[in-house]
Amino acid sequence: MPKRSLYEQIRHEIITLRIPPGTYLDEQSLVERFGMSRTPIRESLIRLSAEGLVEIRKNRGATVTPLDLLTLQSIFEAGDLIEKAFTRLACLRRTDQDIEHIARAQKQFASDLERGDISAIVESNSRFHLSIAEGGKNKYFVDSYRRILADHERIAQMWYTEQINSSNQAIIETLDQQHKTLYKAIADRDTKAAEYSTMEHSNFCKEGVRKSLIIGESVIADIGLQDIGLQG
Amino acid sequence: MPKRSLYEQIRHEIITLRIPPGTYLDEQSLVERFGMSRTPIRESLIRLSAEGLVEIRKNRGATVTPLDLLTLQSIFEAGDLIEKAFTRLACLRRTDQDIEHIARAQKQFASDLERGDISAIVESNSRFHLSIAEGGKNKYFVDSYRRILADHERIAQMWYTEQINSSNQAIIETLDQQHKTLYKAIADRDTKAAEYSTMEHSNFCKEGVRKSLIIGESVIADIGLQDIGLQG
DNA sequence: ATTAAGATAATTGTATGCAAATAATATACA
DNA sequence: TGTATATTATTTGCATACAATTATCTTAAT
Repeated sequence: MPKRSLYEQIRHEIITLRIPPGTYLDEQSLVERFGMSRTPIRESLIRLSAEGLVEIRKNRGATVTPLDLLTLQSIFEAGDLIEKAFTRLACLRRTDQDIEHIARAQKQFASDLERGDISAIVESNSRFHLSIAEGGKNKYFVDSYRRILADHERIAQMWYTEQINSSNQAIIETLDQQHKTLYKAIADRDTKAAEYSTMEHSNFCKEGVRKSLIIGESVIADIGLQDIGLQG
Repeated sequence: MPKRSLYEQIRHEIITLRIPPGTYLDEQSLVERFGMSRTPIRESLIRLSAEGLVEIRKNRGATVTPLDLLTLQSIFEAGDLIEKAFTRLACLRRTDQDIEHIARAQKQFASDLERGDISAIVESNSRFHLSIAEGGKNKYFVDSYRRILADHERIAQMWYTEQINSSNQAIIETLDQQHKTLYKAIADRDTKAAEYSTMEHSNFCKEGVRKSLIIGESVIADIGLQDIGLQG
């Protein structure tokens, strides 16, 4: 497989929560950790900052962007709207090649679910949804969604960890089924079905996360508790 | 006024089209032009690349992102949806401080229109709409809109140049009036009125740009003609 | 003992030099 | 003359040294 760039390496560590939200990132430590000089480290941090995964304050270093419950609400709020938009566009504009890409991502997701490799699942899930966004042929929706996914992936990392650890096979299969249904609707250019399918998928995920927040403790603990309610 | 960072300087040159779309940016030239060494130049280019204003290809340098008609269509398509979303949220969630910010931006816009300083108009127009987005309290909508504005500003730069040059006072006053109406609706938390107002504003701008594309030549020439129609 | 100011250390911002990759040019061969 | 290859030059990527800023520690005064 292709060698991962320094940017991708650091990003991976953040997404997989090996570098937790809120961590202060001083350049020297990153130099020692990743074995590269400060220049490429700084350049990576700038990219990550533009992506929203780290926050840079002038002359005061960088920290991994914290996750709070307002972030969570915002992710679903913006995600719902933008997904609905590009899903509709994908039905209208997707090429055969787009369908190829979506199909491949869908299969990868299924196989990663099978293997139970959480960071792989998170990655292929993102790729699946992004490949649909790309089918919509509007770069602003793609970029916006990429921005949302950056934060979403960290939440997903926590959530999938819970599901896999508790061997929650029903949920796993539901997710796979929903992806299949969505894929088929877009392949058929069935706008109504696709929109309904994304909404169903999104609601299922929202409900799952909400349950985790209420029942479990890991997610809420890692996110950092704030007294902000999730909207219905 | 506060000294502008190198990033802001380069960004300004791109927005104002002093560095035209498609321009190849080699680091050495930028060093000579801005009087700083390659390191901060490179870091600025990376930020601009993440923002979508320049495109970096590994080992092959950077170019200012071109503008084509598909970009124009995408801007309006995504912009309409996201504006509608955050305008609605702003009505629900804006604080008194948000209203302050919006009011200040609106006044700045009016005064810049009066002065006829195009790059100032473009900047204060962006600030006005962004301050509304911030009232919506969803960082993804803010970031998404910022991304759209980055490209929109270059279009706006061309369009305002035409309007100012042709002394099109009617259009100028309409824009100012629409901003005022929108501001008032948000201050009153009148969701319906605000949504209608953004839609009207957006349609007016769309129509204006479309006319420029048909009648004038400057915009279409600078953008780079492609045979893609604007949707109604 | 607490606080303020100064000195010292640590960290980020910038400049420059070297290595690697790409582009341009020259030369050899068909 | 056209093409392929080798060589040179240019440009980007990375490493390191220095400057400027911020943080920490020491010390003195109240």
